[in-house]
Amino acid sequence: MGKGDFLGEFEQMVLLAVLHQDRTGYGMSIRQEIEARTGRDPSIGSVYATLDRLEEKGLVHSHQGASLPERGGRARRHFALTPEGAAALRAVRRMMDRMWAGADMRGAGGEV
Amino acid sequence: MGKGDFLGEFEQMVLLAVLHQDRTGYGMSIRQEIEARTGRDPSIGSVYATLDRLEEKGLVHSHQGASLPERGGRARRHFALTPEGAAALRAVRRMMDRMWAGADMRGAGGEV
DNA sequence: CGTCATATCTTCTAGTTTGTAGAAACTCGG
DNA sequence: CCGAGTTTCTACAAACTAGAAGATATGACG
Repeated sequence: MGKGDFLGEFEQMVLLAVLHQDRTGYGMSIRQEIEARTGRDPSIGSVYATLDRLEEKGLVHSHQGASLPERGGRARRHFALTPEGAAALRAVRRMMDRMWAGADMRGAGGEV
Repeated sequence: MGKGDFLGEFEQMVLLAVLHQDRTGYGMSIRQEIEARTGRDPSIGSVYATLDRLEEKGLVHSHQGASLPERGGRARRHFALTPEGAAALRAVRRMMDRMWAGADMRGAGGEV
Protein backbone atom coordinates (compact mmCIF):
# COMPACT_ATOMS: atom_id res chain seq x y z
CA MET A 1 0.00 0.00 0.00
CA GLY A 2 2.39 2.63 1.22
CA LYS A 3 5.10 3.85 -0.97
CA GLY A 4 7.57 2.84 1.67
CA ASP A 5 8.36 -0.36 -0.11
CA PHE A 6 10.86 1.37 -2.35
CA LEU A 7 13.68 3.84 -2.01
CA GLY A 8 13.11 7.49 -2.83
CA GLU A 9 15.61 9.33 -4.93
CA PHE A 10 17.41 11.10 -2.12
CA GLU A 11 17.27 8.02 0.06
CA GLN A 12 19.27 6.20 -2.59
CA MET A 13 21.91 8.89 -2.60
CA VAL A 14 22.22 8.97 1.15
CA LEU A 15 22.41 5.20 1.33
CA LEU A 16 25.17 5.17 -1.25
CA ALA A 17 27.06 7.88 0.58
CA VAL A 18 26.82 5.81 3.76
CA LEU A 19 28.19 2.85 1.87
CA HIS A 20 31.14 4.84 0.57
CA GLN A 21 31.98 5.92 4.11
CA ASP A 22 30.99 2.74 5.86
CA ARG A 23 31.28 3.03 9.65
CA THR A 24 33.16 6.31 9.52
CA GLY A 25 30.54 8.56 7.96
CA TYR A 26 28.44 10.98 10.00
CA GLY A 27 25.95 13.72 9.14
CA MET A 28 28.37 16.30 7.86
CA SER A 29 30.68 13.99 5.98
CA ILE A 30 27.77 12.25 4.31
CA ARG A 31 26.44 15.57 3.19
CA GLN A 32 29.82 16.37 1.73
CA GLU A 33 30.14 13.05 -0.04
CA ILE A 34 26.91 13.78 -1.88
CA GLU A 35 27.96 17.29 -2.72
CA ALA A 36 31.35 16.18 -3.97
CA ARG A 37 29.90 13.49 -6.21
CA THR A 38 26.80 15.17 -7.60
CA GLY A 39 27.20 18.89 -7.13
CA ARG A 40 23.98 18.97 -5.18
CA ASP A 41 23.93 20.99 -2.01
CA PRO A 42 21.40 19.46 0.36
CA SER A 43 20.87 21.10 3.71
CA ILE A 44 22.20 19.25 6.72
CA GLY A 45 18.66 18.95 8.03
CA SER A 46 17.58 17.05 4.93
CA VAL A 47 20.41 14.61 5.36
CA TYR A 48 19.60 13.85 8.99
CA ALA A 49 15.89 13.54 8.31
CA THR A 50 16.62 10.99 5.61
CA LEU A 51 19.18 9.18 7.73
CA ASP A 52 16.62 8.88 10.53
CA ARG A 53 14.03 7.48 8.14
CA LEU A 54 16.50 4.98 6.77
CA GLU A 55 17.34 3.85 10.28
CA GLU A 56 13.67 3.42 11.11
CA LYS A 57 13.32 1.22 8.07
CA GLY A 58 16.32 -0.79 9.21
CA LEU A 59 18.45 0.02 6.18
CA VAL A 60 21.09 1.81 8.16
CA HIS A 61 22.54 1.48 11.63
CA SER A 62 24.06 4.21 13.79
CA HIS A 63 26.24 4.38 16.87
CA GLN A 64 27.89 7.12 18.91
CA GLY A 65 31.48 7.79 18.05
CA ALA A 66 34.09 7.91 20.80
CA SER A 67 34.47 11.48 22.01
CA LEU A 68 37.98 12.29 21.05
CA PRO A 69 37.58 15.09 18.56
CA GLU A 70 40.60 17.10 19.63
CA ARG A 71 38.55 20.13 18.75
CA GLY A 72 35.31 20.47 20.71
CA GLY A 73 31.80 19.65 19.72
CA ARG A 74 29.10 17.14 20.23
CA ALA A 75 29.83 13.45 19.74
CA ARG A 76 29.47 12.20 16.21
CA ARG A 77 26.86 9.69 15.21
CA HIS A 78 28.39 7.22 12.79
CA PHE A 79 26.41 5.31 10.21
CA ALA A 80 26.77 1.92 8.57
CA LEU A 81 24.75 -0.03 6.05
CA THR A 82 22.75 -3.00 7.28
CA PRO A 83 22.35 -6.15 5.17
CA GLU A 84 18.82 -4.94 4.42
CA GLY A 85 20.23 -1.63 3.26
CA ALA A 86 22.63 -3.35 0.92
CA ALA A 87 19.81 -5.48 -0.44
CA ALA A 88 17.61 -2.44 -0.98
CA LEU A 89 20.41 -0.80 -2.90
CA ARG A 90 20.88 -3.82 -5.11
CA ALA A 91 17.13 -4.03 -5.70
CA VAL A 92 16.73 -0.43 -6.75
CA ARG A 93 19.75 -0.75 -8.98
CA ARG A 94 18.32 -3.79 -10.71
CA MET A 95 15.03 -1.98 -11.28
CA MET A 96 16.63 1.08 -12.75
CA ASP A 97 18.88 -1.01 -14.97
CA ARG A 98 15.82 -2.70 -16.38
CA MET A 99 14.12 0.61 -16.99
CA TRP A 100 17.18 1.92 -18.80
CA ALA A 101 17.77 -1.20 -20.85
CA GLY A 102 17.61 -0.36 -24.52
CA ALA A 103 16.97 3.32 -23.94
CA ASP A 104 17.82 5.21 -27.08
CA MET A 105 18.37 8.89 -26.42
CA ARG A 106 19.39 9.73 -29.96
CA GLY A 107 16.77 12.07 -31.34
CA ALA A 108 14.67 11.87 -28.21
CA GLY A 109 12.49 14.93 -27.93
CA GLY A 110 12.97 15.55 -31.63
CA GLU A 111 10.68 17.04 -34.24
CA VAL A 112 7.46 18.21 -32.68
CA MET B 1 14.24 25.92 -2.61
CA GLY B 2 11.81 23.37 -3.88
CA LYS B 3 12.73 19.83 -4.39
CA GLY B 4 11.40 20.16 -7.90
CA ASP B 5 14.80 20.77 -9.41
CA PHE B 6 15.42 17.05 -9.65
CA LEU B 7 13.55 13.98 -10.75
CA GLY B 8 11.86 11.82 -8.16
CA GLU B 9 12.26 8.09 -8.30
CA PHE B 10 8.95 7.31 -9.94
CA GLU B 11 9.26 10.28 -12.26
CA GLN B 12 12.41 8.72 -13.64
CA MET B 13 10.63 5.47 -14.32
CA VAL B 14 7.70 7.12 -16.02
CA LEU B 15 9.98 9.27 -18.12
CA LEU B 16 11.90 6.21 -19.24
CA ALA B 17 8.71 4.35 -20.05
CA VAL B 18 7.60 7.32 -22.16
CA LEU B 19 10.91 7.20 -23.97
CA HIS B 20 10.55 3.51 -24.69
CA GLN B 21 7.13 4.11 -26.19
CA ASP B 22 7.84 7.48 -27.73
CA ARG B 23 4.73 9.02 -29.29
CA THR B 24 2.66 5.86 -29.02
CA GLY B 25 2.50 5.46 -25.27
CA TYR B 26 -0.54 6.46 -23.23
CA GLY B 27 -1.58 6.03 -19.60
CA MET B 28 -2.32 2.33 -19.66
CA SER B 29 0.56 1.24 -21.86
CA ILE B 30 3.04 3.28 -19.84
CA ARG B 31 1.80 1.63 -16.69
CA GLN B 32 2.32 -1.75 -18.32
CA GLU B 33 5.80 -0.92 -19.53
CA ILE B 34 6.82 -0.19 -15.96
CA GLU B 35 5.19 -3.32 -14.67
CA ALA B 36 6.78 -5.49 -17.33
CA ARG B 37 10.25 -4.14 -16.68
CA THR B 38 10.32 -3.82 -12.93
CA GLY B 39 7.58 -5.97 -11.52
CA ARG B 40 6.10 -2.99 -9.77
CA ASP B 41 2.36 -2.54 -9.99
CA PRO B 42 1.61 1.18 -9.77
CA SER B 43 -1.99 2.27 -9.82
CA ILE B 44 -3.14 4.01 -12.95
CA GLY B 45 -3.88 7.10 -10.90
CA SER B 46 -0.24 7.33 -9.82
CA VAL B 47 0.90 7.15 -13.40
CA TYR B 48 -1.36 9.94 -14.59
CA ALA B 49 -0.52 12.15 -11.63
CA THR B 50 3.16 11.77 -12.44
CA LEU B 51 2.61 12.29 -16.14
CA ASP B 52 0.76 15.52 -15.41
CA ARG B 53 3.55 16.72 -13.19
CA LEU B 54 6.12 15.93 -15.86
CA GLU B 55 4.11 17.82 -18.44
CA GLU B 56 3.86 20.84 -16.15
CA LYS B 57 7.61 20.78 -15.83
CA GLY B 58 7.92 20.61 -19.59
CA LEU B 59 9.67 17.26 -19.62
CA VAL B 60 6.93 15.52 -21.53
CA HIS B 61 4.43 16.55 -24.17
CA SER B 62 0.98 15.09 -24.78
CA HIS B 63 -1.57 15.15 -27.59
CA GLN B 64 -4.93 13.54 -28.27
CA GLY B 65 -4.81 10.42 -30.35
CA ALA B 66 -7.01 10.05 -33.40
CA SER B 67 -10.24 8.27 -32.46
CA LEU B 68 -10.00 5.07 -34.41
CA PRO B 69 -9.85 2.50 -31.68
CA GLU B 70 -12.11 -0.08 -33.36
CA ARG B 71 -13.31 -0.85 -29.91
CA GLY B 72 -14.98 2.06 -28.13
CA GLY B 73 -13.77 4.26 -25.35
CA ARG B 74 -12.40 7.64 -24.68
CA ALA B 75 -9.65 9.07 -26.86
CA ARG B 76 -6.13 8.25 -25.83
CA ARG B 77 -3.69 10.86 -24.70
CA HIS B 78 -0.30 10.08 -26.19
CA PHE B 79 2.97 11.13 -24.64
CA ALA B 80 6.38 12.02 -25.97
CA LEU B 81 9.62 13.18 -24.43
CA THR B 82 10.64 16.80 -24.89
CA PRO B 83 14.28 17.81 -25.34
CA GLU B 84 14.17 19.00 -21.74
CA GLY B 85 12.91 15.60 -20.68
CA ALA B 86 15.76 13.87 -22.45
CA ALA B 87 18.22 16.23 -20.83
CA ALA B 88 16.73 15.63 -17.38
CA LEU B 89 17.09 11.92 -17.92
CA ARG B 90 20.72 12.25 -18.89
CA ALA B 91 21.38 14.50 -15.91
CA VAL B 92 19.87 12.16 -13.35
CA ARG B 93 21.71 9.28 -14.93
CA ARG B 94 25.01 11.08 -14.64
CA MET B 95 24.33 11.88 -10.99
CA MET B 96 23.45 8.36 -10.08
CA ASP B 97 26.46 7.00 -11.95
CA ARG B 98 28.67 9.24 -9.87
CA MET B 99 27.00 8.11 -6.67
CA TRP B 100 27.50 4.48 -7.63
CA ALA B 101 31.06 4.88 -8.83
CA GLY B 102 33.35 2.63 -6.84
CA ALA B 103 30.55 1.20 -4.73
CA ASP B 104 31.70 -2.02 -3.19
CA MET B 105 28.82 -4.17 -2.04
CA ARG B 106 30.95 -7.09 -1.02
CA GLY B 107 30.55 -7.51 2.70
CA ALA B 108 28.38 -4.45 3.00
CA GLY B 109 26.26 -4.65 6.11
CA GLY B 110 28.67 -7.19 7.52
CA GLU B 111 29.72 -7.88 11.10
CA VAL B 112 27.76 -5.71 13.47
C1' DC C 1 -33.20 5.81 -34.92
C1' DG C 2 -32.80 6.16 -29.91
C1' DT C 3 -30.90 4.90 -25.71
C1' DC C 4 -28.63 1.62 -23.12
C1' DA C 5 -25.06 -1.47 -21.77
C1' DT C 6 -20.22 -1.92 -21.92
C1' DA C 7 -15.39 -1.17 -22.69
C1' DT C 8 -11.54 2.16 -22.47
C1' DC C 9 -9.46 5.72 -20.93
C1' DT C 10 -8.81 10.03 -18.16
C1' DT C 11 -9.67 13.13 -14.27
C1' DC C 12 -10.61 14.04 -9.53
C1' DT C 13 -10.18 13.56 -4.40
C1' DA C 14 -7.98 12.70 -0.36
C1' DG C 15 -4.39 10.93 2.26
C1' DT C 16 0.63 9.21 3.24
C1' DT C 17 5.51 9.42 2.57
C1' DT C 18 9.67 11.92 1.09
C1' DG C 19 12.32 15.84 0.67
C1' DT C 20 13.62 20.68 2.23
C1' DA C 21 15.49 24.38 5.07
C1' DG C 22 16.67 26.79 9.01
C1' DA C 23 16.53 27.50 13.82
C1' DA C 24 17.28 25.57 18.27
C1' DA C 25 19.67 22.66 21.41
C1' DC C 26 23.60 20.07 22.86
C1' DT C 27 28.56 19.31 24.11
C1' DC C 28 33.18 19.85 24.20
C1' DG C 29 37.81 22.54 24.59
C1' DG C 30 39.73 26.81 25.87
C1' DC D 1 31.36 31.97 29.56
C1' DC D 2 32.46 31.52 24.45
C1' DG D 3 32.96 29.53 20.02
C1' DA D 4 33.15 25.51 17.02
C1' DG D 5 31.25 21.26 15.52
C1' DT D 6 27.20 18.29 15.70
C1' DT D 7 22.71 16.73 16.10
C1' DT D 8 17.71 17.37 16.89
C1' DC D 9 13.43 19.85 16.27
C1' DT D 10 9.74 22.28 13.69
C1' DA D 11 7.10 23.30 9.98
C1' DC D 12 6.09 23.08 5.37
C1' DA D 13 6.35 21.75 0.20
C1' DA D 14 6.67 18.26 -3.28
C1' DA D 15 6.15 13.57 -4.75
C1' DC D 16 3.63 9.32 -4.53
C1' DT D 17 -0.43 6.46 -3.87
C1' DA D 18 -5.01 4.28 -4.55
C1' DG D 19 -9.57 4.15 -5.79
C1' DA D 20 -13.77 6.39 -7.13
C1' DA D 21 -15.89 9.26 -10.35
C1' DG D 22 -16.38 11.18 -14.96
C1' DA D 23 -16.04 11.11 -20.03
C1' DT D 24 -16.65 9.09 -24.62
C1' DA D 25 -16.64 5.85 -28.06
C1' DT D 26 -18.91 1.32 -29.98
C1' DG D 27 -22.32 -2.16 -30.70
C1' DA D 28 -26.78 -4.28 -29.31
C1' DC D 29 -31.52 -4.26 -29.28
C1' DG D 30 -36.15 -2.60 -29.40
